[in-house]
Amino acid sequence: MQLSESLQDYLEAIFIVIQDKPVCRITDIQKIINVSKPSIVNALSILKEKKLINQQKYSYITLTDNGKKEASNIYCKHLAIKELLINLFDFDKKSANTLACEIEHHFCKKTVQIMKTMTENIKKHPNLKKKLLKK
Amino acid sequence: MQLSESLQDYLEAIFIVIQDKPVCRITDIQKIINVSKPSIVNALSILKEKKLINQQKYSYITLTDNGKKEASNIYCKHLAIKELLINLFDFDKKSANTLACEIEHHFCKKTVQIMKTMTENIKKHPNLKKKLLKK
DNA sequence: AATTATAATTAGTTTTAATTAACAAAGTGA
DNA sequence: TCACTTTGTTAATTAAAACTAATTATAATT
Repeated sequence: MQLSESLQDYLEAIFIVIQDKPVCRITDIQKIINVSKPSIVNALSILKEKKLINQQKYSYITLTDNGKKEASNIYCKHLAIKELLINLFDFDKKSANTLACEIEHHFCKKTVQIMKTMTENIKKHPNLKKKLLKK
Repeated sequence: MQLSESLQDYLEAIFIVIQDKPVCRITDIQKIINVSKPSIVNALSILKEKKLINQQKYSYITLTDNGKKEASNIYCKHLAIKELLINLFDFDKKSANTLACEIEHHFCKKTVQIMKTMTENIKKHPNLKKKLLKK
């Protein structure tokens, strides 16, 4: 699908909003991505072109099936990275979120899967973390 | 100093070239960062403004003291990330390099230090890696 | 229903980082 | 030393992603 990083961010934001409620508005996106409304409108028009979202003028935004699939992939990566940052690197939630956003686009599925495994094992066996970080 | 990601990349490239030989030329940078020469010339003019490099027209590029310091910081991050990708995530050298380039700008010193420690411990105690990645 | 407030859009601009084409300087070999 | 190759520079464009200001549509309130 080859979306730019910023378009991936917009799609991910919509996905996050829609987890809680059925539809999404531009103001919802603005609360997540801190940019001006025209920037969002512009991004949405591209996502619409790519058939990842549905939106009629001045109205709600929803994800197409394709859009859901793409967004979910992106968000899964995000979560895996965030979890590792929290559980291994002792990031607080907010910083973990920020950094995950910044780097998530660059990781392949395989690497993300390894991160998930690592997080699980660290949670299961707390000694592992101690040994890893021992100086 | 607040350099953009791309300017950091240029500075880092110069640093890498200068590890092997006393000066750097635009063609050397081009071998590392795959862009056109005018792009490099333009980046250099900004780095010059910021007093991070010295360059007289049609001639060599060297790093100022400040430039060396900045570049070395960036490159240290790069190395730490690359090493972890190789030793824990089983990346080959080239892929590790590519990914490190993409994400290095986003990591703080502290996190990078943790990565270094992790890499050392994994090298010392191979069992650690097995336990971390066990499914 | 009219007014006001909120939300979305359009138009035009800026910044960053890249490009190609054309040109200029430096280096090299006969 | 002159021609040729390599290297570096300039100028003019392009594209992505942001912005502000002004406008329009929708929703809410009295």
